[in-house]
Amino acid sequence: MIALHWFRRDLRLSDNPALRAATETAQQLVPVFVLDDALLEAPGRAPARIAFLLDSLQALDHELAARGSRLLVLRGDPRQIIPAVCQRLGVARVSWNRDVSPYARRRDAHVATALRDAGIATHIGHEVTIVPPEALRTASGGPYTVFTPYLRAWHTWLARNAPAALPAPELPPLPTGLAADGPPSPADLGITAAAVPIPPGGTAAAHQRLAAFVAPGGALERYHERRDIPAEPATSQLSPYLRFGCLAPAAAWRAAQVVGGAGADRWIAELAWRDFYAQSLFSFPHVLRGAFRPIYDRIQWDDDEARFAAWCDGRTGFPIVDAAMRQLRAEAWMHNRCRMIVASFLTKDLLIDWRRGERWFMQHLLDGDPASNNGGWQWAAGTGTDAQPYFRIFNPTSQGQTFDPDGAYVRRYVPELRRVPPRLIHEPWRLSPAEQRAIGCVIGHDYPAPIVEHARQRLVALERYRAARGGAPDA
DNA sequence: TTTTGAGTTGTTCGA
DNA sequence: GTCGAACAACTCAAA
Repeated sequence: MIALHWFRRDLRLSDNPALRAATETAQQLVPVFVLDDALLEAPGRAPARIAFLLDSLQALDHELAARGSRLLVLRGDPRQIIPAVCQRLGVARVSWNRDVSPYARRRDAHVATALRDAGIATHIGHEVTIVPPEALRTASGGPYTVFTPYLRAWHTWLARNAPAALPAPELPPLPTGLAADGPPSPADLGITAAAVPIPPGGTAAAHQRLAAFVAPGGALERYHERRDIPAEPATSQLSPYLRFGCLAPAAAWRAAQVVGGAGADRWIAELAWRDFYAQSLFSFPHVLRGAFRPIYDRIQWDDDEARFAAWCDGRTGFPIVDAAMRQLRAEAWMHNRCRMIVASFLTKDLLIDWRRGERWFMQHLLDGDPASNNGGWQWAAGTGTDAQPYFRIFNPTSQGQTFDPDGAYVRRYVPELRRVPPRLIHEPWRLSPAEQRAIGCVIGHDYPAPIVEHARQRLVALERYRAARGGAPDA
């Protein structure tokens, strides 16, 4: 019997029950990845993320080769390719781990139907999240839309269903005569060598990072205290690995669980946020098109192009915002605290539709994931599940002063501000003209003046949100 | 069915 | 500088 495992967001051999199921009772196994043209050419694609994916495929191919197999990398539309490959090779059973995005679900339903019509069995796992997306229901039977009760239910479910570690299975060989060349390079796909240095893909790099993170003296210990300070290496840096499944989220959960303590508890809650947003997208697919609460689709945005360009380029005149946007361009990654700050700034200070920021993030983030990215943007815009009260608007100056008190983060990414003294690093426009000249940072010349007045924009934003809800304007 | 308690990450104002 | 209240009344989850 020939089995086929379709790798997508589970680029690993261990902690992969669907892969293990594929290997059982099969004499031959075809490990496949399909480079989907629709995703490679999507408007929300990020060259750095594709390069990371290709590197992870390369690593997976090496792991398979070490076990006498190879990864068959195909290109095109999976809806045609998967059934066609199965027919050609005489595959009897296909396995994969399901995904939650509307695109993935339509694609998979199409493939499943085609396989069933061809008399081919399927085995579908759910290893993209820790807790499956429909496993937790409120007392009234619906999906959770508030995080805290979701988290309680999540912990309860895991206490009864803790996923055990699963080593890599013995791999049956490829069907005789099947040649696999391994994955293409970025250049093969027409992606110019990334200007951005990206971390190595694959499971070995993922497990190295995880081990360093949870080790005694590692960042997990003080994660709860330092995770919000963007200048510090206080986070796990595992998000791209979780994005493509080089690391099983359940394995991350187990590793932190073993350590315990306040840092581990906090980080585990972040893993639960990842599941929460996956189940939100699964249950409410309309959030990719508009607000979770449709009433907020009525917000009147300014969508000023010059302001949007200034935000993208990191020249808004607000140091913490500009540092963060430049970090995104330089590293294809941004600290979580800063993601909230720039999202609040785009929506509440620049009054630009959150979907434009959401897309910009997807075009640049190594870890860009539709569910988490959308959830984060809707949270910041105040339009989502678990919406923060709309009147919570981040003040970019006080956020900078609180979380980057000496300006180390700002100085790292905004070199023109390096000589600004700490007391004014987050409001350099308050330097006297003489001070500006003395340090070679003249506002409006060497560094932009603030493109908006925060206090004023805050009031405008409050009014726009009030109007969307149908409330009466202030007298 | 009704009621009650609570909601990741905030800001501003005035004492 | 620190602290608590107000923001403005909303929605969800569970008893």
